[in-house]
Amino acid sequence: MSCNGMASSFFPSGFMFQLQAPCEDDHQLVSPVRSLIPTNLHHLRGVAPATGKRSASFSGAETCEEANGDDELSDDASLAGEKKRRLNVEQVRTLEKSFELGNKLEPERKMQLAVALGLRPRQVAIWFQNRRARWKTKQLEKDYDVLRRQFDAIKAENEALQAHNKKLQTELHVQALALRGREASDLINLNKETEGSCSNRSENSSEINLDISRTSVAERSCPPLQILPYFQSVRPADPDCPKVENDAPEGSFSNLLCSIGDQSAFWPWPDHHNFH
DNA sequence: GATGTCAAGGGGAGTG
DNA sequence: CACTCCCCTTGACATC
Repeated sequence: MSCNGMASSFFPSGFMFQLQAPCEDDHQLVSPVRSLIPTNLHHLRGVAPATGKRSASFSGAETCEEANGDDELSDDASLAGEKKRRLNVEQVRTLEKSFELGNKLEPERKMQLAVALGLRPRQVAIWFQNRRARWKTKQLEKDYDVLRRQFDAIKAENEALQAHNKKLQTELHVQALALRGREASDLINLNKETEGSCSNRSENSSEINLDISRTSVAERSCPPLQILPYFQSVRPADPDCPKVENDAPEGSFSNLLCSIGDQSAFWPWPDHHNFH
């Protein structure tokens, strides 16, 4: 078996360079397994991480060598009585590189990594499982952040719409009051003049025609403005408006939308008119 | 001592 | 049925 035959399909180029190095001193190795362990990993075994605070890490092979000699790759190697140790920096770095190539571990790649790093295949599989779990957790955090930002944006938009809605309602209320006040005064004037003309018909008939002529045709042809909900009273009969049930609450959102002529400034998407 | 991280144990489910 | 994956948990260790 060549030093880099099967492994070339699984490891990045930089990693392959590491794998090739040990071939130069095969005669010093006690097993084929060791021939695939990067030279820089040999001397890094047990080296503490950059913090310098953590104690020396272990390698699975070392543990197994101590436990059961040449059976260092056996998955059923018992670790009973063994304490858990962290993988060293170089082992983790190599596993990370391999993980970037694919987060699912094929049996061949697992064997290659186990051989290269001096770990049991079971350890490599477990590392990938835990790594996938960590990746998923981080992905969930990212997704949560995205959703939260979207929610905040929509919430702000909703608040702006509600503020605008309130402003429009106020304007309509003022206009409705003004209209009613004007119509009421017109009615009073009309009644006064009508009564006066009846009592003084014989005396001042010319004023009647004058007063009536001041009343517009439109006002005379329409019934007095009823006290209506704001939006019902001003809503035009727009066939394009979505159908709203007759017993819909007064001032419902749909009615409000129909009563607003130009809302383009309040919709973030350009084709809001298709949003029904 | 509390807390976080990580390797590993173990069970359930899916698959060929 | 062996194998793998996912999920939850445990135990060791590091850090504060």
